[in-house]
Amino acid sequence: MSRYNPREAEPKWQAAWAERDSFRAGGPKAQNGKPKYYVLEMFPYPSGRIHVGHSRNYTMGDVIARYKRARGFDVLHPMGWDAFGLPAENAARDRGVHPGKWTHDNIDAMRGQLQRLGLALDWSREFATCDPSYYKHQQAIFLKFFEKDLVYRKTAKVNWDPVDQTVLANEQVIDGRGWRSGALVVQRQLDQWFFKITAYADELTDALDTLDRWPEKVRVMQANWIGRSRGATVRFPLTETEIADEFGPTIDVFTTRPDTLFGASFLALAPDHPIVRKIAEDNPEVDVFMRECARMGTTAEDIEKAPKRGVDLGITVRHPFDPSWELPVWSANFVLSSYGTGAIFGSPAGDQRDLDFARKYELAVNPVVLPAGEDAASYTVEDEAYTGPGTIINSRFLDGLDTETALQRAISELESLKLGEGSTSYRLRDWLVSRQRYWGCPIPIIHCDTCGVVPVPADQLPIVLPEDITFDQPSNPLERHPTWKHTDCPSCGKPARRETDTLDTFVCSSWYFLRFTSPWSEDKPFDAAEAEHWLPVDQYVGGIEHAILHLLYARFFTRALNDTDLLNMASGEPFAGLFTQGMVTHETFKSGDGRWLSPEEVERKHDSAVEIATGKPVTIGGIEKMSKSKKNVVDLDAFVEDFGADAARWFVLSDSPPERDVEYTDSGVEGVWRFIQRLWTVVISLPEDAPGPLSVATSAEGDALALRKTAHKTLKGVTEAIEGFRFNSAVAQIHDLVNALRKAEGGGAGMVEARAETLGILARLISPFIPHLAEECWHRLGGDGLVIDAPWPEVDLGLLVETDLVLPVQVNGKRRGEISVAKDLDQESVKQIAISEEGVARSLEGLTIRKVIVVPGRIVNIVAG
RNA sequence: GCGGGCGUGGCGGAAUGGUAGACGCAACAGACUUAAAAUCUGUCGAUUGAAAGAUCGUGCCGGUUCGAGUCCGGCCGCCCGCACCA
Repeated sequence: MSRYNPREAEPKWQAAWAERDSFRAGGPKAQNGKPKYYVLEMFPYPSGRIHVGHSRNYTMGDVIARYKRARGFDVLHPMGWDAFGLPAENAARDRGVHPGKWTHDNIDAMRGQLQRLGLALDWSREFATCDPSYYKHQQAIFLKFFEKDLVYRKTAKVNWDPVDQTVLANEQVIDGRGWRSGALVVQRQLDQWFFKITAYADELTDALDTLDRWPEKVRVMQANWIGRSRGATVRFPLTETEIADEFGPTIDVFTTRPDTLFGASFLALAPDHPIVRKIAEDNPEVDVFMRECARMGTTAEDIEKAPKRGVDLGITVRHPFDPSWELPVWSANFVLSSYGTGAIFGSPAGDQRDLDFARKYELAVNPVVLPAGEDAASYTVEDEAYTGPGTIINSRFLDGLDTETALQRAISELESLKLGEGSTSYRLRDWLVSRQRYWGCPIPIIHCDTCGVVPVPADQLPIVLPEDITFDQPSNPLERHPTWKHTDCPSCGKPARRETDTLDTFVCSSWYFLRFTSPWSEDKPFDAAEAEHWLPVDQYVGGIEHAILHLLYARFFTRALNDTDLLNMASGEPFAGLFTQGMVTHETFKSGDGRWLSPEEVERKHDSAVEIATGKPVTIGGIEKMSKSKKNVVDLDAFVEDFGADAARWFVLSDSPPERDVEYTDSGVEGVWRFIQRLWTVVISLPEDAPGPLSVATSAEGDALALRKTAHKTLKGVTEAIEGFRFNSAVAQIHDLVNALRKAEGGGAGMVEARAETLGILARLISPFIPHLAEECWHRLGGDGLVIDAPWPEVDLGLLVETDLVLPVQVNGKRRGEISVAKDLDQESVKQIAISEEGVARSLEGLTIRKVIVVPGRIVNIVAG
């Protein structure tokens, strides 16, 4: 019996699809009468080669794309390259190859790999973000944002990555370390470009509720990251005229609990607050404190270990509700300059930090919130602050109110006194987009000594990166380039300097999905009509690691673009459906001297392993995400050469639910290989003269009818599994159907016809998953054209209605037997049959039947005692 | 500390409140073979039993229900995110 040979079949079918241009989307205006469906996987950074781990993401998107295509949608499923970034510069430094060449070589290699995976992609829309034809438009978008005040330049304390030699956005600092380099980030005061993402903080938070096809987890993470808090700004008048003259008459604080204002016993300012710096000039104690805090680590551990500390600044403020009540002003190490106003009022009874601080420095602790069930006369706060709701006490005009009412009352009082108002604070900061690197999109700005910051006129775009650069020094090559930055001011014509910072590569990925809708557009970043037709992306597939970074930036970008004349999208949300897939993991191996070893370098035995080259024992490490750094990757081309693209696709979808990790094992791959061969065997064992794959075996009975029922049940189940992103369940059901076919190879009335119909359904069911084998089967079964052009099979609902039922029978909730009854049999008869069933009757011996529950078509439960 | 998720065979995992363990992997036994690989057939939660069967079993304790892996309450454990955010 001949075996299926993917090495021959796969290129053949890939060529057939390419020849027919099968996966080209719509066309301008998409006047083909079909509904649109935009499916997109997060586009790759061209780092070198694709491994089996990467392929899972693309395979899942491809299943959806092929399935939707079969269901009659006009599917847009494009691919491109997130091609700017630091690894290209590192390669240039280490190997002397130009970043552009390195990037394009990688793209060529990876494109070939994706094509050999048989993805249903519209390659006519491919682009790389490092192409001037792409970043030209990004520069134009930057200028649009500049016009709209959505981009600005300011001097700020920013995160500096000393290894990558560039600044990073807040989102790109994880536990105090750079997201790429892992280096401890240091704070530096620098002049940088920012996108005004905070202008959309409310919208970005509110709209999360509309994203009902996003994972709850991602929505929660974004909401936390934006960190909206509603409360009040309170202005405390300064008693010190000298400070007031310089910094204004009041110290402003943000609070979520204005209802506890009568519990205030001090104010605390961040150690780097301007007033603290001023006082430090003449107060050595404050100066020392300020410097010590500046040296404090910023990692999670450092912060956790650091005890509350502070210093009395020797100035006072007046309580807003009582001008005769003066509060001392301190500086405290737990107050952050980056949040709110960098100042707080301490209300120790209602905040654990304030309480710890007050106890340490012997400041007053006045309870103002009485928890339910406590007595006002005896209630005290010792070492644990009470932060919950209750009744207000010791608070003059707020006494007796509940906390919520008191909060509103306090705000209106502040407003009438003009010493505060209701306000909202956010954790989110503006997006720092400058990078001191070469391989990125140049910022289209010119600095002129006379005119200041001048945007490059739109007709002078693109500002193209120079080719002749060197990487022999760590700093920005654009800054060092002898001529590139020198130009004339577009405004006054005098000599001026170009901006030498480039844009964060996350800017490139914030609008690429728009560019895919009309990559041919030359005068505009994208054709608005095309973008508005295709957007939002119906199904986006990518890694959870972008839960905040890319997914928040892209949501900001579509909104900001909507506020320019470039786009007018209905919702502002770029991605209607999001799926975050799990990783492919693999065992790791380490040699005795600590080198990571790839699976090919290791001979694996039962529970030990040796290095092939040296024969020395190898330490088997943990099961981890496939990554180049740990060398536990399986190269996609090698895999495809051995087992075929279909096997890779089937493997990454099998076993584990798509959102969870799946472990790569050799035995799992062997199982996939066996399945593919078994499937082929049931196809070729159908007689050559059997009916075609679109035939319907209406006359089937007995085993043949049973096979048809299984086929249609599987069809329904697999369809629902695809719709519900449960690919592992679809795989299991297809296994079942193949098993049923293997057992149905005997003859019998109508069996050949039933097998032909079932195989026709099977070929179409497997088409989204293992498309090459599906084509081969379709061809062998005598189907016309290609299986990808065949319609998705229709479920024959008549076959799913059982006429005879097997019902389990329980006695007191325990299964004691089963009965076979006609579907329409009345309940009374079902009861009688159930009671007299042998095993049931045995369990009922000596018991009195109290109740019989018949759930039609489901179960019978007899209650007896 | 706060927020989210998850605990089911040797392993990955299935189960609209209705026969727990589908499907796959591993393991074991057998067939084929000179032999091995490949392939095929069968067994495969625990205890007990010759067998039929019985009892127990979805992290632990309780509750709701005729019936709970699933719903509710309380614990325990693991994973992820955020973390002095006023």
